[in-house]
Amino acid sequence: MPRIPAADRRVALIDAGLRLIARYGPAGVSTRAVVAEAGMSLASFHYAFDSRDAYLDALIAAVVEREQQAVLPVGAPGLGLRPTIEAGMLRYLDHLAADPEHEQAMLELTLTALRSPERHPLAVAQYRRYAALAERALETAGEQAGAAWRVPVTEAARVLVAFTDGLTLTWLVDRDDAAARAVVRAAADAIARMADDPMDDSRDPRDLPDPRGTRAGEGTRTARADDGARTAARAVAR
Amino acid sequence: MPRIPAADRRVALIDAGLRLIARYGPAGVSTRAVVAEAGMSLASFHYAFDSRDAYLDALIAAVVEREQQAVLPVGAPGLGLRPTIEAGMLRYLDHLAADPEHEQAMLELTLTALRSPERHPLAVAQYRRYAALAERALETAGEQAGAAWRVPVTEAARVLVAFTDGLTLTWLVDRDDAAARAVVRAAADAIARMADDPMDDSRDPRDLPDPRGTRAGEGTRTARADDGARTAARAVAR
DNA sequence: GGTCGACTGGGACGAGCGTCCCAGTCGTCC
DNA sequence: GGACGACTGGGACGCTCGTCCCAGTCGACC
Repeated sequence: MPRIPAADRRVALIDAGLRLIARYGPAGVSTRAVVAEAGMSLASFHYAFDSRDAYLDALIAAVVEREQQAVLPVGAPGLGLRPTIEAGMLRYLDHLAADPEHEQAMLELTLTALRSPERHPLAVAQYRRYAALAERALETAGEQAGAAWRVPVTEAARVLVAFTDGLTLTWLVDRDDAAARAVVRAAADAIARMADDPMDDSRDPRDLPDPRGTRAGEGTRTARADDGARTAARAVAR
Repeated sequence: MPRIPAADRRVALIDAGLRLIARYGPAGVSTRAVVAEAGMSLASFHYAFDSRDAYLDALIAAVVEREQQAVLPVGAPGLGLRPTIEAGMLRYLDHLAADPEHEQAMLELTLTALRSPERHPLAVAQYRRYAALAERALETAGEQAGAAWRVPVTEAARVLVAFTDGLTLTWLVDRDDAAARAVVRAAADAIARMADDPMDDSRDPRDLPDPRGTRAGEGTRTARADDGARTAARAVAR
């Protein structure tokens, strides 16, 4: 009923779409569902957007935008490389546990984007962005730990993204926090071993992999290395 | 037109559904699409199955079945633990590259299953099965390498499943074989380090992570450690 | 050879989907 | 204050979906 400029409608509609996609997945984002969630009429939708496809593209762009600003790749000085990476991943795990629907939606978005040829490049670009963010995070983490990478950081970053994806998927299925922490330990271990870390206290690796004391809470004070580097969006089914 | 018993119809319909799901994803599995693919009439569908939901459950069960028999967790004696695991994962990578649509469908199936409360347990159960398969594979691999696990094999198996999931997802997005091999190397490294391997030639881990000579083809002669342990199914959208 | 039941095709239903149209209404600017 | 154009609501279109019905037909068994 109030008179709202189309630009404002657009952001309201995208907001509504984001809520729907987290709640019901990509399939739940129909034009009627969106306008109902936003509390407006169907005509307003097609006044603000040319088509549902155009809307979907805008929605994806919005998600990408959001994820971008959620990422602050800062590390805590004074820590070794491995604990820094581990803390960053544990922080991501906290984020995942706090808003699982969102992360699941991101995965679904990616997968469905891969199905449509015109949206596939979008998924690729987004993952490139994840990798770039992870790369920056690993670089600063390496610097702060005084560690030198023995492989291209690009490679390590790609591995980090992959591990984080796997962590996400398996946790979403079984919600097993302890198991997820084991995955984080192993992942951090593997990635840290791609660099020479002078602070590494465990020259013989056989001693370290199971530090049961590690808990997710630690993450808060350290690197947000990967937060969002796996998060975010790509596309949706037709 | 030929007269076919309902039981045979059922397997034909499920066969058709499997083809469709690989081609178009879960959304493409409509009753009409299935009967068209199977070359029969709509009535036959509802004669063979009470409802689409019942059909979906049968479809999932069939996928599970198939994945089960695709798994032969055998190792190649004489190899160290790390190479054995790596070879197994590379073999999975070959499998993935050979039939990407299938693996993508499995992921989509899992994700959509998580959305419906009555199918969520199915996804959990399936992942438990993956983990059990991975566990058996890691156990035999450990025995053959003469290595002793320092963590519960269950834990290592869970990590293997997670890593394989991440490997799958990232490869599906960018199809970057070299990057995927780097992930495999890191993953195999991390998991092998959960055991004491007498055959491990690299006591200082800093020497080994980037053996550029490693190529996917090697996988054929060794353990199928993980093949199928991440593969397979759970459910579909309503 | 007749009967019974498993199986068949085709058409129809109500609901949801994306999209479009159109007559109205309000704010803005000359 | 009049005109123009941005914006509104409601209804309608053609389509696909899952499901159902029903009259018909074939094969197996007594």
